[in-house]
Amino acid sequence: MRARFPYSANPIAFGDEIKPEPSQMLSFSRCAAKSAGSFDRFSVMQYWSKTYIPTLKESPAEAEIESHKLLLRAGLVRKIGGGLYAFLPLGKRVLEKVSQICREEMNAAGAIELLMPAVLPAEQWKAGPRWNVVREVMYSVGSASKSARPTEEPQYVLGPTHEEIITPMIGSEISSYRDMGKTFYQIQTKFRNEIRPRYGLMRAREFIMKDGYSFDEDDEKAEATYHRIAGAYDKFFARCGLTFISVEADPGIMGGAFSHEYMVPAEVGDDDVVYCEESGYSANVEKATSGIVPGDLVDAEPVGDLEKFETPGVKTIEKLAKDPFNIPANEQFKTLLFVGDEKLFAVVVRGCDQVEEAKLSSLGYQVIRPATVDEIFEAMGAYPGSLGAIKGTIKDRPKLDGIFGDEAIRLIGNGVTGANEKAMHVKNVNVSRDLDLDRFGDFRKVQEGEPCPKSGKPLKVARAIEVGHIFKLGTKFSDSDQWGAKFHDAEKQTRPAVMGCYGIGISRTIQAVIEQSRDESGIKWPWNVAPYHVIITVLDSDLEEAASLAEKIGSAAEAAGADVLVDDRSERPGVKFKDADLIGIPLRITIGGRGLKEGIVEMKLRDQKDVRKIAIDEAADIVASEIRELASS
RNA sequence: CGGGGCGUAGCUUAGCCUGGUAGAGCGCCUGGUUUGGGACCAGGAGGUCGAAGGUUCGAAUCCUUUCGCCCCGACCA
Repeated sequence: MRARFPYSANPIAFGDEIKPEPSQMLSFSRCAAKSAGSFDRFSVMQYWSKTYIPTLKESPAEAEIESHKLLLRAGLVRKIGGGLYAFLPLGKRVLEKVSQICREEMNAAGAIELLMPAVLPAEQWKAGPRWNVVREVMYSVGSASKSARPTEEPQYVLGPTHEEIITPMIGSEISSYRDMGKTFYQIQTKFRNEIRPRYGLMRAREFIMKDGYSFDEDDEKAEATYHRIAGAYDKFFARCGLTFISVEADPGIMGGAFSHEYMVPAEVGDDDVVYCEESGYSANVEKATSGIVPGDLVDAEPVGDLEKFETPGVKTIEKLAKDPFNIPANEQFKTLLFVGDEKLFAVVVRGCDQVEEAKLSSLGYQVIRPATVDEIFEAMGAYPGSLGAIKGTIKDRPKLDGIFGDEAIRLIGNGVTGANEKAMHVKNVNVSRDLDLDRFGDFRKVQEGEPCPKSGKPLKVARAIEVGHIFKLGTKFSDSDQWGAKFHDAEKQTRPAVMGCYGIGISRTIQAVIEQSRDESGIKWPWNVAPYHVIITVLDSDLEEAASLAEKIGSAAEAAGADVLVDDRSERPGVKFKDADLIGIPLRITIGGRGLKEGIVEMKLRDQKDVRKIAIDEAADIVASEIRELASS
């Protein structure tokens, strides 16, 4: 006769008694009893035929990178629109697991969970310090009230993050130093109108984020909090099975004293990280420095008078480096113009260097963009390709808010730059004598192979996915009379709270795990975030013996702390094996008629090739002990 | 926002240049044969060819507009 699984889609034969499923009842009560304070179980045994795991043999054309393809093929997510995804049951389970690990580590670090709305009053953002910067990534929401006119400024926005919300809220709650030293966090959907959503969950318009905010009395305590949260992050990403590094980062529009990013090395990452294995130095390329400019560098003496020469048709560093001029790029000055908060300014770097735009924020401008060709001509009297920062040659020097030289141009000493005249360049340009610089700074992008600022050994560069970012904010948000977060200290003084903020891209972390943990056949979930730990593949699903054995082993696996999926479909073996590999369940138990005759079932790790045959009598025990081992390793 | 590409069945796509009743594989449904790594046979359902307008006797195909999606770039002078 046909076997019937507790949850299988097989029809219940006429006359079958319908009663509560004993396994479910048992599991439920056991789960409830066990779950207090510990997270090692997720739910009761699930049957493939009863849940929904729509695997795909081919990947949809929209997916470009492997992790994105696998998200779709393994039936974890489906696309709803550009940068918008639905989590299907299997994906939701991973999401919950990652979220739960995050909760546990945040809680262990003393943080406390709350939940703020996703729809936020625009007023509150306008009052904050970065409305102009952030508004372009924010989605506006119209008011429901009839008087609202859609043409006006947005009344509500969808939260891209919550500093502007939590700071005044906590500020109005907290007034004593006795209430300081709190870290709040939430796990919530965030909305950012990304210029270009990309790669599935990697850069989406709507995504799940854990964001945390700390309020401390002083710098010292704030830094202690920062380090405590950093420790929680280390544990979190390690528990997710990720290989990651934390790097010094550019705080960007968040501002603040310093920040660290948590990076997962991957070819498809958005960021470049610079690191040195010798010294342990690591930084985002936006922030990284190198040791190419010696500390004791003495400014060069002039080698001769300025001398103009004709360079017809030469508009690039490369052309000037070739015949007939043969001026190496590292002896040329490159002059670039930007607009910062509507004011023009210039940056001079070596011809062989690139400006790292993120570093320009140290100049104090909030919004920076490259200048247009017209803006450049108005100020310089010349077009790109002929620009130079030599004193007296700039058409409208007052138009420039400043000219800033990268430190590395001091290595040139005397070099070549544009004459601010068409087809003319100037040589014997001495840095201190001739260039019209307001000051020096670090504006260049570090390149692979340059000496590490700590060890002097060659730096390495790797692509990486940013999965977390922590900031020591200082008082940027709290020190505001209208809506800051201030408190009375023990000396009755009013002081702003010293804040930190801490983000983890939960949904992005999921994709980073897939990107890092996969092979040709599919995903290889690390144990802690696997949607199910064990898949029991029942090959001959109409054998009563196979069905009951699956239930027995499954129950033992659950008792050992595993989440169990039973593949009870009446598919051919090949289909089931391929699907099990694709969805990446760490431990597979195979029960088939052939094995039953021999008196064995098979146990296989997703990660390994070999198959272990185990006697049916011992199967439940052996599977249980294997699970305990996997869970603890 | 600029550039490029693509929209044909749930998925992958052919057909478009050269206009003439819309095809295949996978998936799905029915029946049968199968059954340890994405089976086979037979039958079947499923498409207003992204949308709108135009040219034409006739448009998936040509023209215009528009929407959506994907990729590259967003600055190196």
